[in-house]
Amino acid sequence: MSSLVSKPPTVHDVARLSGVSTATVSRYFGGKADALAPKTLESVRKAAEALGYTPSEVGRSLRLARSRVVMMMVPDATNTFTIDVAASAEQALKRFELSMVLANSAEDPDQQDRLLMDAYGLRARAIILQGAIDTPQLRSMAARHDNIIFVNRRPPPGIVAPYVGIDNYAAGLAVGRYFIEQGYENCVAISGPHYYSGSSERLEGFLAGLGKKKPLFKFESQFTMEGGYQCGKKLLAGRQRRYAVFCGNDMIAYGLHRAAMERGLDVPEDLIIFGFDDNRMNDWLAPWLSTVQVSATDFGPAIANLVGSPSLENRGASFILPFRLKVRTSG
Amino acid sequence: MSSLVSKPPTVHDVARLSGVSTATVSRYFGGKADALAPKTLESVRKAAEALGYTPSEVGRSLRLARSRVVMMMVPDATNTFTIDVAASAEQALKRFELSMVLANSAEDPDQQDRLLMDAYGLRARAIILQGAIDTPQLRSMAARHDNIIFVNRRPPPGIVAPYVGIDNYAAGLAVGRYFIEQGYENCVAISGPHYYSGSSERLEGFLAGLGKKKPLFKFESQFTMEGGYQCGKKLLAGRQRRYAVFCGNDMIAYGLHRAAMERGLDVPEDLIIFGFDDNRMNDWLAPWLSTVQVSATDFGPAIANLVGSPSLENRGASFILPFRLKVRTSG
DNA sequence: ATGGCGGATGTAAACGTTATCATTCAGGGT
DNA sequence: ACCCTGAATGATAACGTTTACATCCGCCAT
Repeated sequence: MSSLVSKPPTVHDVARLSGVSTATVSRYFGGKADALAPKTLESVRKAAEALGYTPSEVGRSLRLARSRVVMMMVPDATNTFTIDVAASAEQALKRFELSMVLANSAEDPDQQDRLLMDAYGLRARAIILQGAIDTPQLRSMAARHDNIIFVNRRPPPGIVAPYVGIDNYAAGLAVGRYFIEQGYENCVAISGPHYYSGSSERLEGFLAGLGKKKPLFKFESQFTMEGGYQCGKKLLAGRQRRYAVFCGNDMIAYGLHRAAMERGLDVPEDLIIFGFDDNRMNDWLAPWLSTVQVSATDFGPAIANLVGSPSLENRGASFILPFRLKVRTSG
Repeated sequence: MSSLVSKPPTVHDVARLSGVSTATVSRYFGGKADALAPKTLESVRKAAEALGYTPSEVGRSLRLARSRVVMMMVPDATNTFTIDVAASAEQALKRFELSMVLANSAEDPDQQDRLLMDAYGLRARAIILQGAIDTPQLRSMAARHDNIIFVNRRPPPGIVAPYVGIDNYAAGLAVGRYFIEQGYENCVAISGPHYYSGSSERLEGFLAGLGKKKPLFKFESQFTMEGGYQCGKKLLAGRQRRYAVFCGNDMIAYGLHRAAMERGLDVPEDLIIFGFDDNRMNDWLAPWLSTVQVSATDFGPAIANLVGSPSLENRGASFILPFRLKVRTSG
């Protein structure tokens, strides 16, 4: 039960051992080392090394009234893309000596609110929300906290905060036009949940891209494989034609694909599937999936800049990342 | 540049507004609320609500000399399985009111050491290492810190610390026996890196399971899709037989599969592939992959228990999780 | 009436750090 | 000898919490 190890050394221990004051030790570790006399510097270094001292981030945070942790909330930890975005952010934040706490809201409003409170309790330097859900808690948080960053899903109307993501409408539009260009008949859309701004933008863009050619069916699904699977089963149950399906994201596309496999259909001979995000696994496990490619690694630097050097003019700014259509031909 | 929002309220603010002392406010939030008179309790509640007060985790950590963050290190953030284990741990730690910081060592010793220092700086309550690499830093850390937990890769000899994972030898053995049972000829092993204890145990178990029937080839690969792909290309280059391949993990299996696809081979008609871990995606994207199924969700509770209520007798204990062979027949 | 007891609350000292201010000291110009 | 300057360092007061200890008060047994 009792700890087997001694308490970590503090500035005081180092100060005592090296015969200087705590202020000097603090200067050594606080990046003001060049203001120290060479021999003091050396003695502090030796003492710290001997004791295995590293400054306590806790004491430091308290004194400086700002912590070094950033909270990243993902709406779905089972979606590789959101994880890749998180990983990219973590990487980029390292340059600012910030660490990232990853939390999973699982698309649950209550869970999100609980995590927001946690982040506030931790006095997080910033809160990054992939796929935020509009709740009162979120709004009161946004009012009190000036460093909430919305990723992939725009801030709900009324909240001003920076946004990082792609232009979903433009991407949907590009897919719609591509369908027309390829001469696809029997177009179908399986979009994500309508309350997710990105979903509706993607869908509207797609419809606009199709122009006069209206889609045969429009489904709405959760952004999950299971959701895509269910829609797929419905769609393919009485299948008579070769559908061309635009899916709200890759997870939905995987689900649709499974439904197609179970009916013995071939892609793209019997069914055309278009996804969104381009999950990392696609090249390996879904070489049949054409998709809107968004580079997860682009997010990190954009997010980290916003966190690391916040500025007034970025308060309500949007950072629009590039996308491109990635067409995969073979299966 | 300057913050647009006011500083968060503190115990003092709440105390002043509700006309009690800071101690009483602290008692209210510290779980000792039942020792308060009903009317005091109510007035504190109202004041806190009005100010939107939540205790600072930083102040609390400093005072209590223990933080509530746990650091989880993964060797490969692109491996869904490791992420699932992390997600499971995060979920389970929540019961102890602990939050998890996710960090990616990317199998890089220096990166790992840097992250270990970070964790120490944060005075992390525990450090959870999926796939630890044996470095001097790790050893000095283990000596000083009594709450390092090894997951999936055992503590290097000389370090006593708890281990959570499966019995890799037994799992390899089971696969070997299964190969024999099925009458597979032309057995091949593509194992993970030998310096990873789990790899060699899996391989040795597999060889033991095969018994007298020696494998045709043994490859060693990184635990990545790319690694599996390269081995696959070599293996299949001069292919004359129907190989039965045991892969060190699913990532390797995916890579091998891609190599097979590129040569136009069918699984399992032309090539038998057996993986390890059973990534969540398999049911959807790799229905051709038989594998050793390890339930990622089993890890969380085991890990959280170790962190939440550490005990002396667990110091060097092993927590062995179950596995089973998951045979998928169709493609 | 006195003493004791226990419940409710206040006081104040830590926890480890850093910024501000004060101090010391060496050296150079008069 | 004197003062001034600047460089190096020390003393100290915060930052927001929790907790051991002290205090206060009402009540009951003597």
